[in-house]
Amino acid sequence: MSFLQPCLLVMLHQTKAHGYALLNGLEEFGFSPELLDPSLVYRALRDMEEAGLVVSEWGAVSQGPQRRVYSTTPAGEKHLEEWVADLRHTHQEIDYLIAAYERVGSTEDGGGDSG
Amino acid sequence: MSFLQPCLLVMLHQTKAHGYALLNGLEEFGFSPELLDPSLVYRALRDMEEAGLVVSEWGAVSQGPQRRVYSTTPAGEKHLEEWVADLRHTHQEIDYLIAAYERVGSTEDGGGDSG
DNA sequence: CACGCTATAGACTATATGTCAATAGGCGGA
DNA sequence: TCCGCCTATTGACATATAGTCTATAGCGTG
Repeated sequence: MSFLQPCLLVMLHQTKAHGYALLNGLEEFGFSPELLDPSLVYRALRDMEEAGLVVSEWGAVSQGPQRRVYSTTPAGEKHLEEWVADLRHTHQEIDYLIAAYERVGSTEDGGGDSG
Repeated sequence: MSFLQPCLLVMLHQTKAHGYALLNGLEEFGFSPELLDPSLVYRALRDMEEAGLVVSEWGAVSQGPQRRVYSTTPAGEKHLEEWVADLRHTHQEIDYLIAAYERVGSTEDGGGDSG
């Protein structure tokens, strides 16, 4: 899991948007837009729609091709809440893992970087 | 990714051990021993051995079936260092995601724990 | 009208995870 | 002795998640 779905859902939690806009927004979350294939984003959105977390509608045409505009559902908001709780848990597990890595017990290897 | 490999590698970073012992040790890292299938652990160890991160040897028999005892290689230690750095990064991304979730801008939803 | 940008979708492949069964030695109890 | 349980490890199979590549389509530019 690379946080793609939760990131998208958080963005949609803030405001409704279409896939291409979300694609650009993902840069803020640590995804490099050059490495991130657009189809991953679109698929993630479709998967979330299938799961009932978001709904979509065709946006009013302005110029260029039509946009599918997504927004969260109540179920999606609920799910996001749990997702965030889960991520807090993951956050703690990472803390524990890093602490365990640095703990390493012994007198050996006096170093221990502080950075 | 559910941190299985990095957790095992951190444990082996602390001390050499065989699979079954590591299996029990994983509880500390947030894995519930009732839900965690042992074969996942053994497979993770084999995968890491194939990748050159750990090596194994048959432990001296004491009682019961033979134990395959794992320990880290220099390459494994190097890899773990990078893994930890990566997890620090993930740690920050989770921070960002949670912050973005709570930010949500508006006057709406007064709550928001100050966690 | 060919080309590139915005915008979305689908097929196919690869990797990661999860589930289930097999093997095997030693120990306690019927 | 034989059965069932615990320790200990392995392998086959199925499912889930993620990555790559290609197709489609409207619109503006040269």
